[in-house]
Amino acid sequence: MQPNESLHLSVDCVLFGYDDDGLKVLLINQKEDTYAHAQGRPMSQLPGDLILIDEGLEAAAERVLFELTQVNGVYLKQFHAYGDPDRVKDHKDRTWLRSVRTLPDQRVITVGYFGLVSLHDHSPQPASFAGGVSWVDVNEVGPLAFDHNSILNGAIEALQTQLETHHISFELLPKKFTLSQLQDLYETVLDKKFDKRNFRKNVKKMSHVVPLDEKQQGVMHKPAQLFSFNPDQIENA
Amino acid sequence: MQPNESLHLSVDCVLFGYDDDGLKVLLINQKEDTYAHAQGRPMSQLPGDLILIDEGLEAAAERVLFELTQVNGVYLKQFHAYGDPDRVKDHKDRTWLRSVRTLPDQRVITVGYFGLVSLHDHSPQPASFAGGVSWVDVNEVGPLAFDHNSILNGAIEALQTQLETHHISFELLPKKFTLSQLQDLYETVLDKKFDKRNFRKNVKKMSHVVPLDEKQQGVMHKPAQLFSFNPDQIENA
DNA sequence: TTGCATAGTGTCAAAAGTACAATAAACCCC
DNA sequence: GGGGTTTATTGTACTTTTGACACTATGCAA
Repeated sequence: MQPNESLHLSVDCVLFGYDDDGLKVLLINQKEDTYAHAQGRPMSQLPGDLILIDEGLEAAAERVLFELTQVNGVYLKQFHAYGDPDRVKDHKDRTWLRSVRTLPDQRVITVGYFGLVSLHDHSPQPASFAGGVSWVDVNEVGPLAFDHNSILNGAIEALQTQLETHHISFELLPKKFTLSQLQDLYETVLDKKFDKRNFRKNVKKMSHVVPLDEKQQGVMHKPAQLFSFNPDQIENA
Repeated sequence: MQPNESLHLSVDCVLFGYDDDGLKVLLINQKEDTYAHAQGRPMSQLPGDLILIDEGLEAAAERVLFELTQVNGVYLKQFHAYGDPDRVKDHKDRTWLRSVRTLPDQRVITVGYFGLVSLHDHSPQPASFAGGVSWVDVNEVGPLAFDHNSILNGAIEALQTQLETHHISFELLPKKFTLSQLQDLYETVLDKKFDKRNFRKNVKKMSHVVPLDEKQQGVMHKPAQLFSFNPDQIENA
């Protein structure tokens, strides 16, 4: 027997979007005339696609995201490969696959990437997306197709680890931000509270967070000082 | 164009072996009549294989290692997928591939796993392996085939991270070990020195390292107390 | 001017980390 | 059996980091 004579490889992207409203994931709603029902409701799934024959893995992930959001240059990080032989063999998933693939029964191994975008500035708004695509709060994601719920969980854990070990918060914030926004980001992503004074003490030690000569405007309370990230000073620790 | 109509998927295994002599990797020497020369010398490579059509990724890694070492149940962890379209297209690598594959020119994506075995007890000795397989000190690995040097580097980093964040040292030590052996392990893998007294202070806080009623024997100096790991107490932190 | 909402700030105690050196036990050799 | 060699074992003082905790400041709106 020839090994893996009919085996497909895809990338799946967990695109995290953040704004003052929380952490969201970009999900695709399977079309009405093609979806299978899970408890009578249409299922969503992560954006993903089979990789092209001469395409790198990260390039494939970039392509998938660009096609959906028209945005380039998003932070992307591979976090895990999923290769359970039965991961696309569930009845509800095959029904959907039959409607979109020429070879719906073939095994698919997928490589998971997570991406980060800020939804603050006038970045990718759902409106500019292809239809059937939406931002869903990470805490309100229902059952997804295939093994996409585990992939999402893997992505969340990878994001948390990455936030604690690398300086990536600027990928999720507007160019100018307040320390409260920064703290909210950490609290949302890591799902725990920080003491305000201790948090600010730590931020002052980060040389890549620099205060601007500018304050928040249009708020009906004491305006906060604005900060920005100095990309030159982001150590790779 | 059909996407990835002829694309192969493999696993590559970085099997780390440890004993008082240092940290080693299991390498395969390409056979004399098939290898390509790099600067006139035969190349080595990581053990790996195409995955079978109904085989999970980790199962494939287990199979590869079992075929080489006859050992089952080794600790295995996936760390990265490598999918550069040109990763097997180097001239020296194609020469070798032509001698062992029916379709040598096809693109291969590979998923990297690292594994851990102790070489202390009478575990997998090179002698019990298939010919052409050997343990090489991680600091003395020369140029490998394909992108296997980067895969090895990725594995080393993943191992270091894992050792600092999870309790995996027992996978690399004999069942009964001294605190000096434990410290040597940390120093070897993390490539830095620890203070003996401080190191032991920390170990005493680890509830899964338990002292035995037994001492080292056959050494010509003060015998050290032996310890073992209590698997029940290994927290997943 | 008062009320409301959020910004901003310091101190103390506990815990963790770091630097550092003398004694103890077993073996070998003479 | 005594001296030499080798590694094991142990504690203390100092520094740094972490964690808990509450009040004043500023801008806007009513």
